[in-house]
Amino acid sequence: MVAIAKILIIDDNAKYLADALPLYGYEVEIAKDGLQGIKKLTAENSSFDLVLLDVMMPNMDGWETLKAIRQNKKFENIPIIMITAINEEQKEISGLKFGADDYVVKPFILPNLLARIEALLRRSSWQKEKHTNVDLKFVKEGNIEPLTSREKEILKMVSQGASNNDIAEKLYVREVTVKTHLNSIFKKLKVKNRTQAVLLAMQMRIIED
Amino acid sequence: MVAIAKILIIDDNAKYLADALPLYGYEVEIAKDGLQGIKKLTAENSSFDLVLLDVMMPNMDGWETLKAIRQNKKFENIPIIMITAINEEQKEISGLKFGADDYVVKPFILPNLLARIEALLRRSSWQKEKHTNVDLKFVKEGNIEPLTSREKEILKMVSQGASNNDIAEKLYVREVTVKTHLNSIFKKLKVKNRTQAVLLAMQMRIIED
DNA sequence: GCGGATATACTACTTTAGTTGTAATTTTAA
DNA sequence: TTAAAATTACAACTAAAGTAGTATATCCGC
Repeated sequence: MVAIAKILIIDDNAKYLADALPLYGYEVEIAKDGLQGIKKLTAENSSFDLVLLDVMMPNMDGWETLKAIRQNKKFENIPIIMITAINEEQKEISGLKFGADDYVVKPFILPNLLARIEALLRRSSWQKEKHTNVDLKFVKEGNIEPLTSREKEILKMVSQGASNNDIAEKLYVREVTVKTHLNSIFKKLKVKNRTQAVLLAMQMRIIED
Repeated sequence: MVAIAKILIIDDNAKYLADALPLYGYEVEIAKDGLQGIKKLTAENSSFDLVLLDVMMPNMDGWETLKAIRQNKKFENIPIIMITAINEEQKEISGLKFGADDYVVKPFILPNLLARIEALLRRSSWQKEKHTNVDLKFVKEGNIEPLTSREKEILKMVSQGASNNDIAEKLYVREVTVKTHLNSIFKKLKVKNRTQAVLLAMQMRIIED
């Protein structure tokens, strides 16, 4: 829908992304570590619209790279999405304060990442003004419509491997009702099916316990 | 299949388990913290076959409770399964060395937990001899048949939200082949469907990245 | 080179899941 | 006390997933 955007992926194992993103109309370039990433970003003829930055990398890790990029006046406003592993994000994610615009947790759901990319590109095309740090709260909920309590309840059961029928029985409602709820959930989370919803739910910690 | 076993659940939020286990023929009793758990376990007329012990609990946490149970000569051999949250298990799980027989990660897959319970009950019914600490490696792979590399590859893709068709295209095989593989995977992991497989995979860290 | 495991593939199903659109009750908040 | 959410529900689908049994290359180790 949007114009073709050029994305710089800084990740030592970006094969999956490099394969996937072009299918959705993005032009991608890969750097396998922070140093190479900055080199590509600052090269004469280059012009990237967004950076995908993996936290775990050899030589120069994601946080250092992020700092280095933001220190360059020319790139203080470029949208950056951090990619973190499921275990490290807890404390480290506070690093968002240092200039990332959003983050996704690995293994991530492609439609979710795509939605985030598009949201950031859209945002940065209106507001060409100065980069403002988003606060954590916003990012956590970011781009995701809030679920109602019933929806959370159902998503939680799905996340325990329950079938629609299982859920219907336990909640004393009809299976069609469960399906209706699930459809709303899928739409809100921008995912295609229950597997993706579960993965996203775990990543976003929508389901606690 | 096995005789009716009595299980003590020590968990401050055991509603789900308390609802689910009786459906599979287990008799359950609940203690909402470690102190109460030990009281129930050591009560005159009680006789439990297995203990499910949550790590996160008020008053006396799971590890303390585990130690306390094992210190009692009468219970040094009772099968204990620890229930840990996905974030804490990394370092803490070394606590297995102090006497737990197995562990599951929350949110867990019921069929997986059931398989572990049954395996432990089976084991403890043959070998009435002294409790021997299992080593971590065994527990990690424990009760799960190893997946072939192709199976792991497919499971990983499923864990990124891919459909059977997506997988078939990327691996240049037919969708039926993917289904065949998935069926083997489900049987090996003792799960019913892809959602449960993904959850189990994440918990067991079968898929890395 | 033989046997076993692995990977592929098929038929012919059955069963779940997911979609679209519509709509009646409750709740809840302004 | 209304207007807006939220929850429940249905029909009538289509699509995807999962099952069961069988079968053929191929690779790998001994």
